Amino acid sequence: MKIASWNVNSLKARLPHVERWIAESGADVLAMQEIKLLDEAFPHLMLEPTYAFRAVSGQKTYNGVALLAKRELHEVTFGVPGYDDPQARVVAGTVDGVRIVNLYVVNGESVGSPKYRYKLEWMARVRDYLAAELARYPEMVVLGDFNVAPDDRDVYKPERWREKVLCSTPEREALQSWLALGLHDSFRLFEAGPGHHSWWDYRLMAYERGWGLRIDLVLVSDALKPRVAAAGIERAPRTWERPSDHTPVFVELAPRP
DNA sequence: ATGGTGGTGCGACCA
Repeated sequence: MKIASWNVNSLKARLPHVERWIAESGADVLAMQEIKLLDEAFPHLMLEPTYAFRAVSGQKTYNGVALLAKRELHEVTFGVPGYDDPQARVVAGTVDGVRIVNLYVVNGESVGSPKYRYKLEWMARVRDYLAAELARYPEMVVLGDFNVAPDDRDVYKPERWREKVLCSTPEREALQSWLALGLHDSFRLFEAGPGHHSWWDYRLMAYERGWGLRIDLVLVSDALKPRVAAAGIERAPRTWERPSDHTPVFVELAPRP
């Protein structure tokens, strides 16, 4: 089962890319972030031929997440129970017995800003949510746009990003508190080196210059780790015309033994 | 270099 995540930066603007990529990628599950449209504007007819099962948490102009699957999505939930967050950032469902939690983590704007404080509060709430989900569903994938580069290997020029938003110590510690629940960064099960990125700023020709960060992650739980057959970043869509600033990332799970 | 580009939607916002 191939499970992918992609911050599409507007599903309306990116629909041609999404259709092209799902045909090429063969993903069984696709988690999207920043769809930036209301539920009623979701292009079900365009995506239904590939993904018969869809869970959408839309929002006008900003945020919005969706979970698409070829096989049945069970136990779909939206948001974090008990956390009244007006922003559409969380959708979860179960496919073939694997819990899949799709997150669009708060960006945070800049260290110390009100949005940064919201980010840290949000990440603390989501830690508790993930702990509760893991207790119910030991086989779990947590994926999405994390808006945190886990460590300096994930940053093209760590000095330039030192203690800046996406790389600051409190954000990294919040992410580590998630990993401490028994989650693993699937990409790092296969690749230990630097120079692997999933997001490049639109400005200053950052992609062409290799100025990227790895902030889109696929975490797998302890119980699922033995089934991880591959993990990676699919860079091609970032080279297409009028791309998202993020490119898809994925994990492949071997069949249950 | 405190800029730069892109999406939404038509003026600021958010990233």
